[in-house]
Amino acid sequence: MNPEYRKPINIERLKRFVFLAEQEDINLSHAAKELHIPQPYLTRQIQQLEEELGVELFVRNPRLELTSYGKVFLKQAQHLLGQVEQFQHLSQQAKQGEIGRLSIGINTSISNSLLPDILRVFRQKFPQVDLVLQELLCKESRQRLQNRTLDVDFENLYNLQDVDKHHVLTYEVISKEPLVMVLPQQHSLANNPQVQLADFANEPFILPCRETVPALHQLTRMACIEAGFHPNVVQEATWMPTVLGLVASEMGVALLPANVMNLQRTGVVYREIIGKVPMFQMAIAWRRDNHSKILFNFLNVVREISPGVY
Amino acid sequence: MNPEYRKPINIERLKRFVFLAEQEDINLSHAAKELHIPQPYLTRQIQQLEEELGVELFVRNPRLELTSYGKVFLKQAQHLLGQVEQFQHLSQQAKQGEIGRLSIGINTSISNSLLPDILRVFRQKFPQVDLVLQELLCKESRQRLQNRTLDVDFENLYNLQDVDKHHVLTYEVISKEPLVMVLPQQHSLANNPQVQLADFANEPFILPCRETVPALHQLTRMACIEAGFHPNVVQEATWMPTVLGLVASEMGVALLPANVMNLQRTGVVYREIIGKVPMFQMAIAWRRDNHSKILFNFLNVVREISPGVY
DNA sequence: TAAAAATACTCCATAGGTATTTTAT
DNA sequence: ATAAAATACCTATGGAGTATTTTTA
Repeated sequence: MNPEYRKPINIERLKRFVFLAEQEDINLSHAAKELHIPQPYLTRQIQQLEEELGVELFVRNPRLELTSYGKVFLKQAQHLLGQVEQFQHLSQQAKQGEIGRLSIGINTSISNSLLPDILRVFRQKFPQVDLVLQELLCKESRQRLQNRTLDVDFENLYNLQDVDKHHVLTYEVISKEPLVMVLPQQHSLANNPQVQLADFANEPFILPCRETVPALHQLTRMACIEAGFHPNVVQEATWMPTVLGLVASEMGVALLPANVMNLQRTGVVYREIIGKVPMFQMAIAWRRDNHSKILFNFLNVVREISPGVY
Repeated sequence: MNPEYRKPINIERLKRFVFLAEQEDINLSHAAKELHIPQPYLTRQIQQLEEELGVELFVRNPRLELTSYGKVFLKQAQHLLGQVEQFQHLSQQAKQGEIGRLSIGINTSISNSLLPDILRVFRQKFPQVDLVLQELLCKESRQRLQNRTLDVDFENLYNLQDVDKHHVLTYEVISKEPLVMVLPQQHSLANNPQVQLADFANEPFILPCRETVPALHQLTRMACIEAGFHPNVVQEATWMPTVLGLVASEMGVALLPANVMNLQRTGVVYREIIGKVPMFQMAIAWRRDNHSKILFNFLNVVREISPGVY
């Protein structure tokens, strides 16, 4: 053991002292009974406390009475025990996932669809948990889940295949939504309430950026191919407002997840696609070995909010 | 032991956890070495902590890394340990008599002589000690020392005989001062710088009250008797200003302790007594069984301030 | 293979308990 | 005589230590 060793304070003994000293008529035997310990033991605990302090806490007549030092010490001890109580309470809260922090990786799609509801519900249930939102690109988020600087990440998935190769991360699909056609208001097909993808085989396309939103990029491409053509890509863009702006300027048409309809832009209309509708999947990912109660609670809120995925 | 028993928190273990968790690169073996405890022991302490909490504080790869809960818990633990430190520090201070309260019984004489200096010096040395001054009559003060509602009392003593019968109180003479003659300015003997007590054998006397200041009353009486006469008492009074007022109105003359000379009153003069000068004793009294460090410090200040008594 | 952490087992100080004596009312 | 506190002595839990094995880079 450490040579410059100093006896650690014994909280239990302190509690007993406080319990005893708080009585109006200090009676060691009664107090011992109430504390469910034998009287001689309480006697010794008090003696030990006095020994360690090097000061008498009580005068003996032989009935006990607090010394003036004892009174001061009592006050301080009461305060400390209050702190201990609070500590234990907070630890308990933290254990229940009610206190702490959660780092969440987000992207355009989720912040335009489910995220507001998720945040609102979670914040209401766990007001003492800090939610740290990080607007990340797809690649970054994977890394940051790996090195644990991110607790949970919303990701657009093209498919669930190769994502889980090391079995470190868990993925869960939380929503599927159809793609919709994004057209300039002046477009010849804008008058139809519904359109077919094949009708746009020769139109210029604005595609989600391959680098930054690969899942959406690939989904769009594959949808066109399944409809029988390769899209004529005139521009790539990452953020929805950018895409909408380009469409409004009649540079081309675009395919975007239905949640884009939450965003109205002058000069741009959305049209439902009939026939084989490509579905856009949103998933949530986290480390399999992260057993944080906060994460657990967050996942439950996400499941509660997300439309059932059958 | 108590059936609804709950394990007390172990402060030492908490300290070790905090020490370990505060390292930038958490290394249990290194930490154990620095804490002067064997590595397996530290391992177990952490495990026990986790067990009691029912939550994992670290992830094992097998290298240790704080979980998000661990981080929250660390913060709380740091705070609590700070409180513990402060508690121990305050206890130490209180033990040294630097924090607390002292009840002091005072009387007219002491507050007119040594008390201001005593209070000033003590307050300077021990600014965190509350001094509670109580203006008490002689009888009250004895009782309050007995029932411990007073820590220390300044008393006028006529002699040291019968005061200590139960060996409960300790008395210590802190000053002796001569009585001086208090005369109206118009008095025929007021022109002499010094007077003899016997010259006032037929004068009307104003005496300290027998009930409230018995020691001074008796001292005055005995002084006169030793000078060869019984004083002609026309009035008794307790407070010095009262006595001075009566003298100024030429109701009579008085004998008062020399400290009265700190008090100037128009129409009143003080004259040194030659020959056998009656000496007025001031003592300080406290319970023999009061080992309060604060009291000890106060007594030392009093001794430091009081003129040597040979 | 080396370094970190965990496991298995010791030992012993002290927390916790029982019977009895001392002290003051 | 009674009740409170102290003393003496006992047991057993958990704090503290040693030797060894397991795990991962």
